Amino acid sequence: MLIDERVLTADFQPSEILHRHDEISTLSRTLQPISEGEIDSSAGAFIWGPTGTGKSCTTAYLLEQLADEADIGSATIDCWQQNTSSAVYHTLLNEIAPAHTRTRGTTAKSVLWEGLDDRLRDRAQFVVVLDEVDQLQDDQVLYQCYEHESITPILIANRKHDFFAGLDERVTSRLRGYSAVHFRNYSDQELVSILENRARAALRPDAVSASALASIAGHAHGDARLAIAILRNAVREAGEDLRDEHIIAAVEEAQTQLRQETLEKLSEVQRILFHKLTAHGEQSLSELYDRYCAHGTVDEPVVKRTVRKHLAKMADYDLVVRHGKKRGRTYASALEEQFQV
DNA sequence: TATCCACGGGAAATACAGGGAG
DNA sequence: CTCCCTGTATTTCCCGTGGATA
Repeated sequence: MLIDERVLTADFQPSEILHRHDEISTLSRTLQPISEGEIDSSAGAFIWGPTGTGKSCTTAYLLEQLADEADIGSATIDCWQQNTSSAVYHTLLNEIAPAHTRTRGTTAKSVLWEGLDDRLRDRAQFVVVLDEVDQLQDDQVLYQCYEHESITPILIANRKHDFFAGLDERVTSRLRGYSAVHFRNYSDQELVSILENRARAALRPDAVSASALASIAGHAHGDARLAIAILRNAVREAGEDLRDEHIIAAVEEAQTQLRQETLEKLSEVQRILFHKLTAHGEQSLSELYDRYCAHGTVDEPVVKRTVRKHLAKMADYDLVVRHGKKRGRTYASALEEQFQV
């Protein structure tokens, strides 16, 4: 019953965006001036909302439209991977001038920025999307982007408050001028229609019943990425006749897949720590540290302070939850809680 | 109250990567 | 190719702070 599996993957870009009408019109209004060639150095957008609510997808859709009607260039950078200013500069340079090669000396941030500045000076406008911007380790690149009159920044984060808390006053005051767009979770009804759309493109007609889609939507808790992953797994599992048990199995599988994706981004030490937290549940730092040191593949354990730094970072990534402060603090895996619903 | 010890900021040290010279 | 230089990223070290416990 499967015709085109590609449609059921995370990086498939649908030709229309459902249930984001208000968000799209707000963002279009923000981008309107630059598409008409105006220079508005205060223009920019801040987008926030949980995973699977269409933030990246909608942004990509808008940029495509913009490129069509006004020949405006853009670059989208995943700050989870490029989480330092210089990494962002390098990626940007590569986007703007694909021939860019690293030469001696250009690793310095200031020189990188000058290079970018040169390339942008003659262009009309350029949109820079910083996805997962809350993962950036320093905010230098934020300054530079909004100071630059040719750059219109679009910042995407999961939570508004946490992101703003990490910035200093100079940045936040500038961001207040941006249009802030909140992407909320989809309702079950909305998820169903999104799934219908994908199913129509990916599957034989009537391959999946309306009640099956409703059931999948119910398991996805407003997360379209999860919903689509469940549908993909269920269809693959089922062969010709999709029944409830296939959906149940697909939910498990989809959750595991998404978790696996997250874990692959972790370093060796972080993976071991995470493993000890899932295997032994909530525990104190000293318990966790002892287990980490005793782990088979660890012959030269890192120092306790380093473990604490890793745990802090993993808490930022929502992989670890910390209860309590100071001495009584305990650590636990966040994904278990999240997925055990 | 005294002691213990985890927290987290920050400086110093170390590990790592890319490019150029030979 | 190897070695060296430069700048970045990560780890270790140091330490002031303060909550928990006896």
